[in-house]
Amino acid sequence: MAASTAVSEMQLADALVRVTNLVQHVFADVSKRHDLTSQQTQVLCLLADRPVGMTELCQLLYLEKSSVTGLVDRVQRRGLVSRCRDEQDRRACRVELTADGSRLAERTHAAVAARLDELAAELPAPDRVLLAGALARLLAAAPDAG
Amino acid sequence: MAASTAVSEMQLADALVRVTNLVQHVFADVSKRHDLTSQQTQVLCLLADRPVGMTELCQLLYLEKSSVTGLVDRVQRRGLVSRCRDEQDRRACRVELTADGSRLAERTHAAVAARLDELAAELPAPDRVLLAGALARLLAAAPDAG
DNA sequence: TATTGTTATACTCTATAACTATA
DNA sequence: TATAGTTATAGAGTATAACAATA
Repeated sequence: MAASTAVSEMQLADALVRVTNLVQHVFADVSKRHDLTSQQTQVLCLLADRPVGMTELCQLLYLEKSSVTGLVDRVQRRGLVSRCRDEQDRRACRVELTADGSRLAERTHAAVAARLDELAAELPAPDRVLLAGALARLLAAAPDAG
Repeated sequence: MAASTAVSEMQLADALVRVTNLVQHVFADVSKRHDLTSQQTQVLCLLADRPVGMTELCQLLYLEKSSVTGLVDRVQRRGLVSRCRDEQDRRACRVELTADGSRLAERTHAAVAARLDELAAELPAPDRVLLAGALARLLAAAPDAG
């Protein structure tokens, strides 16, 4: 209850940072339970929608080319993604999930969502709606947020 | 505007994950501009309040002892923190900011807060109040969130 | 015996610079 | 020449296991 009072006096920026730490740890825990690193889970979840080229992957992850090469190498070595040569531009390649990778992407995404929903369930329903709405507007206002 | 519509249809869990990515990148950018890694900035900011022992630092960072030893080694090597033997329990030590470390901690914290406030400024004031309140209640509900 | 912290080791993550191959 | 991606190298971050010193 003392904690609750302290939290309620926080500035928005500090609250955002603390929520970020919370979500990061949820993400890390779920990843670990699925024998993945947070970065690997993020790659799998990014590829869940559709195959993505290395350059676009760099932009989505805010990483240098060589960092993404290594990241994709490691998940590929584990049989979770495959590289396909792009027939239109033969310099490029598309990275896509394998069946195993797709299964893991779904499971980890569901586990993260479940844990966050569990935490959010502590809030009254109207608060959840307000929170989701405000976050959505914040994301819409931020450049390059998705 | 299409992005805004898409964002507004998101689930709360997905919105939380996306805001987390946004804040992480803000944190990483600010760290880089101050020639620090995100982890080093986090250590400095944790120590801003008061000196902390290694074991407590492990709990705050959700890391193993040896990981924290290395992290503290690197910021100590840069003259940003110092280790002091605890006189009550001579196995333990307190890690505390140096004058340089304290200055950097203040600057990075201010820079992160400024950037997040700048993003939040895109929201109408009532939204900001609602968001801060809802995040505070979410943090209060989460175990070990602070 | 239990706890605090470090050391040894191995792997992942990341960036910079140099490179290959295609456009 | 410019772009897509890889390789080489180096340093930071992390975990596990074994260890030292103190409680």
